[in-house]
Amino acid sequence: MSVKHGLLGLLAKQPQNGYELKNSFDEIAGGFWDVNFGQIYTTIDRLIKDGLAVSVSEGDEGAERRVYQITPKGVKEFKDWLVKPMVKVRPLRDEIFVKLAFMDPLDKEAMLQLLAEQRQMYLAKMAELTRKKYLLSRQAANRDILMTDLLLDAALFHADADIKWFEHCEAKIRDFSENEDDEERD
Amino acid sequence: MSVKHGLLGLLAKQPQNGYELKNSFDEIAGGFWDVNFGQIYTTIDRLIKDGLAVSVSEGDEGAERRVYQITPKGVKEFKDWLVKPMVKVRPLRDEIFVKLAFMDPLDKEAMLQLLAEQRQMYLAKMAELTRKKYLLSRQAANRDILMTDLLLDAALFHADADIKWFEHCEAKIRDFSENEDDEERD
DNA sequence: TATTATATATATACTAGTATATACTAGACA
DNA sequence: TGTCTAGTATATACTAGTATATATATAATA
Repeated sequence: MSVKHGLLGLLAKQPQNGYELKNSFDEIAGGFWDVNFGQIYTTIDRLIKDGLAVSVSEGDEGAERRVYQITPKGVKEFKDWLVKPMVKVRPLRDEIFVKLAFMDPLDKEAMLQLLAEQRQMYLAKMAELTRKKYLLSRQAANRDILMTDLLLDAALFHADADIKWFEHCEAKIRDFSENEDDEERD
Repeated sequence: MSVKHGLLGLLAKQPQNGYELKNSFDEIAGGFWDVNFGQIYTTIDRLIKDGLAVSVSEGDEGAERRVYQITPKGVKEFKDWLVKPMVKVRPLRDEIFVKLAFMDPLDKEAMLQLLAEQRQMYLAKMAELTRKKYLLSRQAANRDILMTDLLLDAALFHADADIKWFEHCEAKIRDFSENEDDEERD
């Protein structure tokens, strides 16, 4: 989504290699927005192609590594992006929607079981996030921690919304199957 | 995410061309999960490559179109997928996280303004979803409508969680800036 | 009938994200 | 000293999703 600008922002602070960029990103995102190494390198390649960053080789051949630096054009791009208003809401896409949509020829019990499993998974996720939040609360307050804490809250708010939705679905599906037992027999 | 299996599910009902697949998908997703035509065709290409679907040409040359059919292998793949448990929670990624994370050297007012704008956008989204839900409620109940209604609810639950999070962020940022006016002057 | 708008239908080039392979380095410890 | 494990670092092939261009068919309307 904006890994590109995240990397630009990190490079604006200091030149880094791909591995360091991955770790820096993870640190900010609190470990729950997984950027994958492959994505780091392909994104950097695009930054370089677009003249927003340059790479400098370092070390002997054989064991060489590349350090990336932001260019003036990259700094401008980043600053412009920071103040540019966002126009899209985050799309909501989940495998479970497609599964539920196609499951109806199958029995209701399968749907309810799917929802229950999913609910369990999200409950576990919430527990994990809560634990992370607790660990964070034991550190001294500063801006980086405030941000990570807010990101954890975002994940918690959403996990909670998901769980409520799963319960809501279970109730609606039960309701619906009580009222339509005759018309749906194919 | 699972456009692939969505298309397989649609083809399992009846052979269709790319354009029809796009419309069928939109109908199920209630218009808020946008699949783009490009994605339909690239996904179908992969289905064909993997032997899950085949294409049959139809019409005269010049004005020919392709109709896609699911193969027995495709049917098996779809059925297996339907009952396969899901192991991942939906990742939560949003540009606004990255913006907020990098904004802190800038003034608080910019952050608050960003959050307020975002909140307005999501409120508008909720209004739109509510209207869709209302229109849907005037149609006769059946399973397809139940499903679309549930998908709209999912979008509403999430938009609500987002808005609450924006407000939560605004409050925390205000709080924080009151308590740290001396240490943060770079 | 000609013009315009809209729906139908496909394609291509791109960005974003996932999965996995590879190779080297540094420390653990038998 | 050898080897085993974890960490460091990069690369590649793939799936997923976005943006946009193109062309034809059909309906609307001047």
